[in-house]
Amino acid sequence: MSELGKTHHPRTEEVELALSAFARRVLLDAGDVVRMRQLMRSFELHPAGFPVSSLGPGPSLKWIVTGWACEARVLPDSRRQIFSFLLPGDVLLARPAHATRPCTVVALTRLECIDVDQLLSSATEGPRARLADAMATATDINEERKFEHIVRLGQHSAAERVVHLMLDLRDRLAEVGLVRGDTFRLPLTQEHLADALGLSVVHVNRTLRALRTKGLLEIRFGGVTLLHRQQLASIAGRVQAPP
Amino acid sequence: MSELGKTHHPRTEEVELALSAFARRVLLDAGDVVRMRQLMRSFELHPAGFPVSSLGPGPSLKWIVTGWACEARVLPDSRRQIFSFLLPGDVLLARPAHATRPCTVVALTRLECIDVDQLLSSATEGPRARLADAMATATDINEERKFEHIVRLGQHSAAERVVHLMLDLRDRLAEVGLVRGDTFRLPLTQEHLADALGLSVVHVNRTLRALRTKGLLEIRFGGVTLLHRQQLASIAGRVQAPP
DNA sequence: CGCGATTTTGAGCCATGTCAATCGGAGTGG
DNA sequence: CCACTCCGATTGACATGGCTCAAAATCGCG
Repeated sequence: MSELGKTHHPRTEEVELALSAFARRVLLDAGDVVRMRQLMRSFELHPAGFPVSSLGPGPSLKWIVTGWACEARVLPDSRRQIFSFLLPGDVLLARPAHATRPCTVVALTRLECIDVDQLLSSATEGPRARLADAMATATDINEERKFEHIVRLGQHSAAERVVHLMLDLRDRLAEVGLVRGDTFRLPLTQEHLADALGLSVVHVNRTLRALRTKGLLEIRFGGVTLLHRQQLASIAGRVQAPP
Repeated sequence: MSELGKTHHPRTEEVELALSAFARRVLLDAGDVVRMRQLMRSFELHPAGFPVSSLGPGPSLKWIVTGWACEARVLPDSRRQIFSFLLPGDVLLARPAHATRPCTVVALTRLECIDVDQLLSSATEGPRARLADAMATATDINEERKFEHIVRLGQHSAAERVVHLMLDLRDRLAEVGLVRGDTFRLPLTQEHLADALGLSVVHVNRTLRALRTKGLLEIRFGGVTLLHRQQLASIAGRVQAPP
């Protein structure tokens, strides 16, 4: 059962980052932003390592303000497949507990999020439609990422998968202002990467070492720095060399 | 551009199979069925090998009466990833041509389908709600299959992937009465299988040969027969022997 | 300082990919 | 009916990426 709280005080800076990214995406005016900031004082807090499930009988959308989560499924033989990582600014679909059908959402870090239904119902008339729209778009993007992920798993080598994922995470974090230079927090163990990318932990490690050796990225202390974005992009297969 | 036709006469038997499967799923009464049969006289015909795109500016749902399709994306280096196979009874999301963003739907055989919007608008009040519900459910199932596919690609060996897919196809075709014994049509080349399962054509071939040699299935003439469903299921699920 | 979790490394094996050639059936033109 | 061609299926030889097992090193933390 997820521990909910309305009182914990989030790190103001991160909330402000999320808010301003949100204001940009949804085109909020100054007044809207003030009201949103008010709304964001009450949020759900989910502890790291626990499933994020909906309280009601049906599924519910949550908008992530702070923290990371993932969608995953554990197979009968205890292997685990991670379907996606969910970052601040993303929307996650929390299903009722016990509904393990498609996948389970699990908090990877302490997770602060806002119930989308509540958000919409307490928003003022003006931004409500744009908010609803943004939430729908976010959900679509989640689906689209599934396609990307299938391509990664089906067509890419280990190095390509790792790099492709890192670039994806970078771009998404950059949109919410969580990238400085090309450095960002990465609260994932190599086992998480392995489970997401369909590789063994050992091979993820070797792959990272190879990239590090080539001076393409640095990973340390739960953080990454991408060193040659251009070159990394070409490894990930995103760019075709002109023929 | 897909060739549309309202005149071609589908094979009555297959249409009746689709209709009765549909009636079962949506709980149509005899009168509904008669009206549906009327509706199904006019359908869109898409030739094999061509993209199935929506005619209007937005995406549109089509209900497949006859034939196979797939969702796929071609990568810049000409590799191809197939995301899903779509069978009679399934619903496909046709996007406007030029919208290659997430994926493209391609007809693998001659494809007869009905536009869902038209279907709903011409249905009588009684079944309309149940129809809409069935279409929404079908769409959800499509999404759920993406998760299954990710698991296949991320966690399964070549043999497991092949068997898992075959069992999936069998179950889905069985629901619309297209399986006799454990034999069904399979209008896929080994290259299609390879592109879907993230394997090389050569290795798909070898994997099939191994399964054939073990007497687990037969593939010939665009058709398959599964011989030991039980045993195949245990291969696909990596059921562990008790230690 | 000791413990559990994670990262790192090495050695060796096996699955899968690549390259290249052959084979078989279906269609096509003569 | 034959020669030709094309596409897909098949096979062999060989290279290699990624896995497994096992152990060491390192880190985070009490």
